[in-house]
Amino acid sequence: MSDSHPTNAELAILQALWRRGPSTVREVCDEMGRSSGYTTVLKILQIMTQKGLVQRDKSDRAHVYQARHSEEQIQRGLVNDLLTKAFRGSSQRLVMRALSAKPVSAEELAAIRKLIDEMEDKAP
Amino acid sequence: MSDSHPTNAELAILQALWRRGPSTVREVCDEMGRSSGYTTVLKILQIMTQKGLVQRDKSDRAHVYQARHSEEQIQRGLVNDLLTKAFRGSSQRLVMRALSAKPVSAEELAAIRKLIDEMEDKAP
DNA sequence: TGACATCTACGAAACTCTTCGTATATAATA
DNA sequence: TATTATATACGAAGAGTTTCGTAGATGTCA
Repeated sequence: MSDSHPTNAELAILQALWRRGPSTVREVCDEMGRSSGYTTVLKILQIMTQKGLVQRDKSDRAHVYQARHSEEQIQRGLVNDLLTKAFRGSSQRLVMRALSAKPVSAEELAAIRKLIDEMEDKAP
Repeated sequence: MSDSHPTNAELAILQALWRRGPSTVREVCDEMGRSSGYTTVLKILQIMTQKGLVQRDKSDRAHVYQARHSEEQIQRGLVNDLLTKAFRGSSQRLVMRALSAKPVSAEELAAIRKLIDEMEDKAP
């Protein structure tokens, strides 16, 4: 099945790829600030290629890797997973936990409120 | 460290315990609808006892297990984890993904709005 | 009491994830 | 060209998770 989610190490690498765009192993390594050794990152990128999480360009000697899914897509998948696993599918509770888990600035609250306004307009 | 999160199987068992309250292995099994075998549930409950996720009462022959943390506590931990791992700590984005991941009813939206109102009142 | 059901305990197998050592190929340089 | 640096590929170790078979203890009932 392809509905599996990236592991922690894979997610950390994806973050680097999303920030940098297409990158070599070394570039990913640097971006990650030496949190894992070079061969470890290489190995995981190879696994991710096999899983279809990244795309590999072997033209140059240093292969260039690229995320195959957007950050938004992956985030949606992770949220959905957490939703069914721990929140009985209730988005409302997840949102409430997210808002109470960490202080949220007034600007952020306003942005969320605006999103809710739009959703209420669309589905009255 | 004790800031580790329950695994999937552990979370499924916790859900059963939260719904039923203190329960025996068999009761947890039934509640879970035969998704895992009896000895599997027993084994994981033993591991969870060792980890401190559940409390065990050995008075009766069939030991009685009880969750040691509330559903809310665990949810908060999971949300925080997801927040740092996949959302760069931005609650706003997590909320937005949660709201767009699954259709949310008007009642739920209203409840969330109310929560935002309260938070804005408290931190102006 | 004897047969049977049910419980805990234990351990091993199968699997995934993460890490790293090492071998090998290729480019750059003195 | 010979040396050095850097790349990929491969495999295996170690940890954690999940599963289940089996052994042994304890309760129930004809």
